[in-house]
Parts: sequence; structure tokens; C-alpha cells
Amino acid sequence: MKRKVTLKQIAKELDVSISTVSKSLRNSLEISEDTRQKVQAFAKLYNYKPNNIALSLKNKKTKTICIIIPEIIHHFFTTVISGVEHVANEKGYNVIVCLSDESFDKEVINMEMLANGSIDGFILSLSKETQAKKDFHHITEVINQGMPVVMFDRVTNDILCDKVIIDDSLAAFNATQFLIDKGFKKIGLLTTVDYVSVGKLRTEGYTKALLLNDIKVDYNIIVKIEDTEYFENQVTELLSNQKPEAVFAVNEIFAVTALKVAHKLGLKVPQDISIIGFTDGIISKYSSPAITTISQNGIKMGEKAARMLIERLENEELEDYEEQYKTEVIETELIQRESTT
Amino acid sequence: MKRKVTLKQIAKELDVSISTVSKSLRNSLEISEDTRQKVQAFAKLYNYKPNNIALSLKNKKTKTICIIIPEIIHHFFTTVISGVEHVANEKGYNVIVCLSDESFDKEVINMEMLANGSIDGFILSLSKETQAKKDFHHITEVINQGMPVVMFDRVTNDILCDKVIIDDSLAAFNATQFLIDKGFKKIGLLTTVDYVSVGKLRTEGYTKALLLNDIKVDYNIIVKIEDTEYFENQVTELLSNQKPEAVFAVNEIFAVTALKVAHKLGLKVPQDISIIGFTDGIISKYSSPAITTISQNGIKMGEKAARMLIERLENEELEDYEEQYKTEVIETELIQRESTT
DNA sequence: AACTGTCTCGAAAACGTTTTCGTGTTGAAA
DNA sequence: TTTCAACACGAAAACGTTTTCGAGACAGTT
Repeated sequence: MKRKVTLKQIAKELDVSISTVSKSLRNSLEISEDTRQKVQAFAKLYNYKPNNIALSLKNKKTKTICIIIPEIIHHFFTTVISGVEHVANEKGYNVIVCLSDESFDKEVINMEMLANGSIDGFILSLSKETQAKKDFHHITEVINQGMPVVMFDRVTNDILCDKVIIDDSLAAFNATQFLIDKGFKKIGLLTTVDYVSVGKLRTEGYTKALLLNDIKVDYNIIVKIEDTEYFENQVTELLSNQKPEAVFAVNEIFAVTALKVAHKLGLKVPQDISIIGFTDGIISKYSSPAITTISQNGIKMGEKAARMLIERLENEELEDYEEQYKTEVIETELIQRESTT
Repeated sequence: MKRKVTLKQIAKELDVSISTVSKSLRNSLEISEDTRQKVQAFAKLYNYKPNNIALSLKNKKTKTICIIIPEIIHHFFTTVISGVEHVANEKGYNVIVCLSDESFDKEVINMEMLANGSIDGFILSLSKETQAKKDFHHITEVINQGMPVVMFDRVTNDILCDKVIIDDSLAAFNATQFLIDKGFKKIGLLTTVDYVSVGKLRTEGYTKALLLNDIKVDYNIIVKIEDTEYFENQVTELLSNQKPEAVFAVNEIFAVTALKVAHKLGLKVPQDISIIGFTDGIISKYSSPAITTISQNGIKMGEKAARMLIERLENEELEDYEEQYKTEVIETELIQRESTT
């Protein structure tokens, strides 16, 4: 077991100074051709690689960014990670992934732990609990220390920073309008409780579409789901009692559950009921029938977020850099599949 | 924007030495009650937190581990991440996630990049390409440097280290036997090409079960899938021409695709054909009918791997620690759902 | 008055780099 | 012979910690 070799060891072995070794390896012209060759050969032989931690300390840069997501089980978030990873790797950055598990405390702990020099910047999507509490002090604190933060998907107006979002309201509007265009009037909604920012926005889009088409909003066919424990029952009740002609679900799980319940009730999709989902995940794609859905394009969001963060990181050394915060809107797309007529 | 405060700054401000500040904050008895109070108050006021990088350099420990997975899109791997995350957090470790994208080169680059001090140890599952090439020099090198590695799921006998696996052969045997017990004899197999270690093992288990029950292995109903491009066609051909009574698929995607194809061909599942999958992912659970499957328990694998790695990390400081490498086998479970009679 | 011990504190090394600023040696020009 | 540039290299600081060791001040004991 040969431990990693350091500059000091090479210097000792070759009976030169540490500086000479360092300069030789960086091909400095200060050092004679002879010495350079000698040092480089030795370094190669012993497979010398500079210690990243020492470099980080010296440069005050870690070349590492952290992405904090509420849940890794949601396929959407894994696609975002994937996008972030790609761009980060391309630019020579590493990615630390942290899970907040939808918990405020875990979010705070993770941020505080990493903000002390471990990373250069954050990409994050708020946990449900944080959104409910509306307590963002941990984020403002980090930003005040001069560490850039990019928020995505679940964002808040209370914080000034770069953001990457989709137009949730518009996308929901489009989904609803799509159903209306098919001739449906009784369109059920499966959504989250209001404090989840995206859920609220999607509900708004749904409502807007109905109103614009002179359809009365019927609160009996709007189901707001708090926890996933009993929601299959809620869906069953909606489909069997209210019998909507179509259903718009604000996420994939809700959509596929609706599909499942429909099957159980003997309803044929899309003949008896149309279903449209949100988030173009693996479930929608592989379920049968495949589910028509609004594609959220997590990869693009991740890529964009990473690019914004890294750009800020690389530019902030420039004296006069004081760019305004931007909010990028990633376009969504309605992917028509088999669950709608 | 107030930058992070350091010991040096506090020392200067309070007109004491850096040592005194450090000791005060760690509540050393060397320092008088008075001074300690003063320093601590000041530190709290300015929200002092020690710089992690400096600590890492000093302690030669980063309290960070890296997990390298081939693909984040496979739900199984995200569950493993989730397991690793939990245990790591609990023990005060951070997790860096790297994706090899099934590429040998990316795997090598990732490892070399992080092995230079950035992390304390690796958890990894081999990429397809690495398994095909059988080139593991990057891994042995890391191990030789004294950095612990834990491999999971896709492992190799060519490397000595801690491992966490399932008994793929046995699990596949059980799945096949389960179908045989239902009275099926013509059981199709959807598997990977042989160089994917787990695919090969699962194929072996399937064969073993057939032989033990005096069923001849029919290579016409064994489909080895190389890339996912055309495999829907391959599956269609299997189901429509060979008409197996049941199908065993070695992963979730294959299983759900079989389900989809069956639907398209007008075959009712499980009435006309039974399907059993592998890996208890989100797709199997939410598809309709829900797919009977072998549960691989990624969370447990991740937790176990993280525990093994951290144990080695915390014990290796002890002089006499020279524990043998262990291979832990996580038990699998057959989860019966709706896709089998 | 000399010695001993305790209480506080600071200097300095160490972790592994990079970089600035000397400094000694050489050869050539004046 | 003196002067000066060019060349090749080393010492040391810096990044932010922790920790060992030494040392000054003071009180108490002979």
C-alpha cells in the first residue's frame, strides 16, 4: 500500500526544494530543462497528483457544487440531477447531492454544513416544510456570505437569486385547455395543498382555463391531497361518485393513481375517462396506456441551473461583475400519448 | 455582504493570539474563564464556523464519501443513493454522487479526480463498459492507496474489497420456480447480454430452475437484449410468435415493456400471459396491472454499503485494524402483485 | 530570597499547495 | 578587472485550522 506522494517527498528524494518541484511540474521556465525533466519523470513514476484539498484551501475554491432536492424518489428530481451533473462535469465541477426529505431542519443542516467552505455554490428546490413555514433565513444567510444560490422549480419570491422555473400556471392552463378542446366540460383536478408553490400555480392555471371557457369551477371535483396515505381513496371517491369526463393531475403519481383507480372501477382509459398528467417521468411513459402529460424537462432545468451557477462563480472574481439576478423559464411541452382521446 | 470570519480575524479584533481563540472556542481549560467567554461571545456574534476545507487538510479526512452509479434513471440506483444518504448523514458524512453513464472513461475520470484527497472512500457499481472490458486498474489503484472501496450490485471477483450484493442467481431461480409452480412450462426470458454480471447470474438462476424441474431450456424464448433501441420489436416477436405462457424479465424496464407489448397484442395479463419482473421499482408498483417482482431492496443495499464503508473509515486509524473484506448478501423477496395468476 | 507550581497565554509546526521575492552563480560586456 | 544581466533555484508567506511546547507572571512554600 503506497500512500499518495506529496511535493515535499519528491523534493526530499530529489534533493531540491518544494518550490522547484512545484514549478517543474507546472513547466515553469524558471527551472532548467534538466531539472524539469528529472522531476517530471519522478512524479510520473510515483503517480503524483496534487492534493485537491490543499488546492481548495489555497484557491478558496472547491470546484464543487451542491444540489439539494426534497426527494430523490420523484423522477423529476433525478432528471434534474442528471442535467446538473452533465454540465458540472463538463466544466470540471463535482456535484454533492443532498436530500432534504421535505424537511426544513434537514435543509438547514445541510446548507450550514456545506456553506463553510466545502462547496462553491448551491442549487436547490425548497422542501415542502420550508415552503409551509416560509422561513428562508438559512438561504439568505448563505447568499449574504457571498455564496451564489440558484433555485429551481419550487422557488419563492421572498429570496433574490437566480431561478429556473417553468410557467406552471400556463402549462396547467394548456393541459386544461387541451381537455376542453376535446369537448370535456367536467374536468376533475388532482392537486396538492396550496402551500406547495407549484401545486398552487397549477391549480390557478386550471381554474383560469375553465373560466376563460365559461365553465364553472366545481369544487367537488377538485381534490387537494395532503399526504399520500389515503389519497387512493380520495381518487376512488372522485371517479366513482362525481364521474368526471376527464382528470388533470398535477404530478405523475397522482396521474398514474387515477389510471389505476379507473382500471379498478372498470373505466376504460381513454374511452370512458381521459387523464392528463404533469412531469414527464418514466412512469407516464411506461404505463399502459401511456399517459398524456406536460413535459417539465428536468434535464434542461438542471443544465440551465448549473450553467447559471457556474457562470456566476467564474465571473464573480471579476471586479466589476454585478449582474442582475435572472429568472429563466424553461418551456414545457404537452406530450400526447394514449390516456386522452 | 459579510464574508466568513476566521480565527485570525477574531484574534486580531480581540487582540489575542490565534491559539487562544481556537482553544477558547473548544472550551479548553488552558484559557481563563474570562477570555473564553469573551471569545465565544464574539464568535457567536459574528457567526463563526470553522472552515471545513482547512479542517480536512489538517485531519486528512473530508467526511465525504462518493457513490458512483452507472445511471440515475434506473430507479434501483436512486433507492441505493437514498439509503447511502441516510446512513451517511446520520454519521456526519456528505455524499458526492457521480454518474458514469455506463462509460468506462467517465468512471475512471471520476475516480481519479476524487481520489486525490477530495473524499474518504468510494461506493460503486460498475458500468457496463467496465464490465465488458474487465479493466479494473483504476479501482485497484485507489485501493492500493489505502482508500476503502465498497462495491455493490454490479461487482467483480477480480477485485478484493467489501461488497454488497444480492444472490441474483437464487432470486432468479425463485422467480422462475414461482412461475413453474403456477403450472407454466413455456417460460420466456428477457435478459441482458452476458457481460453484465447480474444479467448473467439471473439467466443462470432461470436455467437452473428449469433444469431442476425437467423442463428443457428453449433458446428460442430467451431474448438477450443489447441496447434498448429495438428491444420492443424483439419482445413483440417473442410474444406473438413463440407465445410463452409466462415471461421472466431481469429488470423493470423489460418487464413493463413486456406488459405493454402484451396489451398491444391484445393479450390479457395475467389471464393470457403472466409476467414477473426484477427490481422493485416505482414502475412495477404503479403500472396496471401492478407487476409481480423480485424486490432488490436498494435502500438496504445502500445503507449496508454506507455502514461498511464508514466502519472501515473509522476503524482504520486503529493500529491493529486489519479486518478481512466481507461480502454481504441482502436478501430478496418476491412481491406478488397482479401480473401473475 | 530562592524555589516550586499553577495559571494563562503565545509561538510555531503541521497539513499540501502556489507564488513572490530574494540570492548566488555564471558568462559576457565594458 | 569590474559590472550587469540572465539563469536556476530556495526561503517564506499564504490559505485556516489544531496542537504541542515553552514561557512569563504570580502566589505560595521553604
